[in-house]
Amino acid sequence: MPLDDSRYAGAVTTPSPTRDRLLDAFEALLIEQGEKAATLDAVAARAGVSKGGLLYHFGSKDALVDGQLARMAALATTDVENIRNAPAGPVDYLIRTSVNAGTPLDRAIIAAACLAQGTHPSANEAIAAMRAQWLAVIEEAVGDPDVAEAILLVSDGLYYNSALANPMPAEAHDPHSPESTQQMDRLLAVIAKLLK
Amino acid sequence: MPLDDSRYAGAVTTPSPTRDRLLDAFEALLIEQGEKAATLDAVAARAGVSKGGLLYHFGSKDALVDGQLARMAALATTDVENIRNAPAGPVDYLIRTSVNAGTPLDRAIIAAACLAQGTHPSANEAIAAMRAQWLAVIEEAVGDPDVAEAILLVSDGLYYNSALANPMPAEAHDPHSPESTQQMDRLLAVIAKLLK
DNA sequence: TACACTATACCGTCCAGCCGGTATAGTGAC
DNA sequence: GTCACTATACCGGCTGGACGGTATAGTGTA
Repeated sequence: MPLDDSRYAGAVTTPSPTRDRLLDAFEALLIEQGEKAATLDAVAARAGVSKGGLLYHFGSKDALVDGQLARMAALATTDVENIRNAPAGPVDYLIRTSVNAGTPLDRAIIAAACLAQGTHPSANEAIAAMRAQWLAVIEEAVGDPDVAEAILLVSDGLYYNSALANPMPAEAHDPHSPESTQQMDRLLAVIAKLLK
Repeated sequence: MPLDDSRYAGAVTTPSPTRDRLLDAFEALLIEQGEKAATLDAVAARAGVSKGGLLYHFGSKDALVDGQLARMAALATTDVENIRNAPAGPVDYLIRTSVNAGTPLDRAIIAAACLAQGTHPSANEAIAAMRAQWLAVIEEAVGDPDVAEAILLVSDGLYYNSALANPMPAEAHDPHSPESTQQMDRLLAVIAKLLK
């Protein structure tokens, strides 16, 4: 008997490792080869699972999409806390983590952006909800809502640029490289002009 | 005998109206329903042409993509001149036209962004080339390359947000509405802080 | 015995690309 | 001027493959 999807609707029960492997494979295919390549067969193969095994965990492709978005939302919630409590300040943290370092959240967001273009409405909503959380934190930190919006737009620009201009498999441009760090420092210096 | 594509490689000869209608239909489907929905049948139907007619003008789906990107590049080249000679200044023009007003270039860019996610490498290159032109003009206008980059990132953020968060058919948020204009004015006021 | 799968086969649908045909407009020969 | 021929601009049907989803029989572990 297939799993009841509602079992995983929240983060209540312990998810199986296979389930997470399937979501990882789904995201990897979305990121590396686009939505069209992320077929059920391909996802199952990449996760080292049979197609039947995939459909055991996710009864349909829509369920797989929902699972991906739910996992992203969970990761985003903890990320917002990281932003709020960042030692160097929320703005510094937000901008520095906008450049796709290959973290699970980064991958989840880029994958969701792929789904959003496929006009999957729930993907759009999930992304919009995440952005709203970010905006709230930044606004809380900088005071001025217009400045907060501008900073978030820079963050968006960084994200979509690294997502689109980068169909490469791995860390082709490592965010910890000296060039990237210097570039980031200069960008943050420019942004600092906005804060009073 | 099918058309030789090289005939249209430049803007030398007069392109047929059907050819442009096909590209319009292709872009519309990409924007409104995503890459997956932009099938040859759907494009042909939307353009009011048979599938055979489409394949007469574009010998393959790749040729259709190439045609779309080539038209975008042509539009972008004239846009760069508009930016350079804008009465209110390049920065003002760039930011105000980053919000998807439904111009042919706007539509072309959003359609190309859809193609880029499908990991069509030529789409990535075409977008990168366009961005490089923009960056050059803005850098020329503001002097500081870091400030130019930050401004372009805001522009990118605006673009991708309006592209992704907006799978709506038409001008659901008209850029000439009072709210949009006010929001844009406030954003430009924030950006003005970066310029000296 | 139940759970978490594997492996295989199959169905209906959709899609890219191909092919034969058609209608029309134009060109050169006589 | 008209006949033979060519080029352009399509139409619409077909095929082979892929995809989502279903079904079923079987396996190993706890």
